[in-house]
Amino acid sequence: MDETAAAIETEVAMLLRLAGRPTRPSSELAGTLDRSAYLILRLLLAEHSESVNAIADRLRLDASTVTRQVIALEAAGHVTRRRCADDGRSTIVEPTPAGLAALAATRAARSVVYEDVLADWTPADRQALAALLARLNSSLDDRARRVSARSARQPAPLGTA
Amino acid sequence: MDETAAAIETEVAMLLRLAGRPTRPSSELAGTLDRSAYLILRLLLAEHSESVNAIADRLRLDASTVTRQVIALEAAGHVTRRRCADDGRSTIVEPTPAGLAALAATRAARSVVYEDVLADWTPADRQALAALLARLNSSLDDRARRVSARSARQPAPLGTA
DNA sequence: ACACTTCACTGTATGATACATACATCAACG
DNA sequence: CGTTGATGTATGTATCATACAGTGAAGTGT
Repeated sequence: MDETAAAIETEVAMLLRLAGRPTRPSSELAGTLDRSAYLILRLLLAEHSESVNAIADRLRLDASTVTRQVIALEAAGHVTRRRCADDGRSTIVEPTPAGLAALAATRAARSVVYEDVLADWTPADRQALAALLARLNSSLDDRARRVSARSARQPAPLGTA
Repeated sequence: MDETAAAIETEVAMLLRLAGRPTRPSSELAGTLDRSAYLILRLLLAEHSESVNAIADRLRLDASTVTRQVIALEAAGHVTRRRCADDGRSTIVEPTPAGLAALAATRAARSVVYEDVLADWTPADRQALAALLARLNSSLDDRARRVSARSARQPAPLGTA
């Protein structure tokens, strides 16, 4: 047993608690995008347009979850949805200017919060944290991919209790 | 605007996504405690017994949330609740042996996951991450305390738009 | 053409959480 | 003591985030 891994687990659980509910009505983030909408629009900003499935894969979400979130985003005027011409099954999701504006506003509001939280951190510590968190996310993503690959189809590749 | 603070915000949002839903029925953590139950029992392990309010304060949760979670924990046999003798308003929550056993099992299961996630990390990097996460949590907690103190009662202390 | 796969969507369920409100109980004051 | 206000818990209601199971439509390979 690695003590440190356990400690990290503890800290992540607590972080989930402390960082997790910032989009409450009364909060300073009221009126900004939800985390899920935020992440989806972020992705769309980078990729311009994606199918529901592609988004689900990138964010490690179930496609049904993405479907609903994308429908909500469309209702809010933040994205458009259309049938893909090449493949009539796919739905192509694209951000609207209003969506990108909402994303920018949300990003700014959230950055302000984190500036405040990190006010007494040195630049070096901030950078170290940013780098380690990025790596942790990458490790978590790798593992999620490994796990879902294992459990998909296949009658368990010869020894997967 | 500090780029790094924004980057940390981004990584935390993604971390919430990736680390947030591990207690799903199909997951390897099926059958273990939910995150909220986990955090409450953890606290009770350290403190032996606490009132609902004390728990809420420690975890930065609304008391109503803790009430419900504690009721659920009681139903599961993980804690006992009783009226406080000194103060008839308070409910004292205490872990049961079964609750502590469930905590230990959950802790072990979660540690295994994190050992796997962090498999190719050096001890130094793990320690750095653990330390920085602890500090981040502390900073988030401080801020949450500041913010809630500000918004509690008081007609805004002379300049709090 | 037929079976198979892939994609999105809908139905349903769970967890985590807050806010507003109600109710009980304590503490303090006259 | 009895009223008044504070405090602590509980309940009603609402929201977000999410998954799993099932359905139907649209592509694919033989």
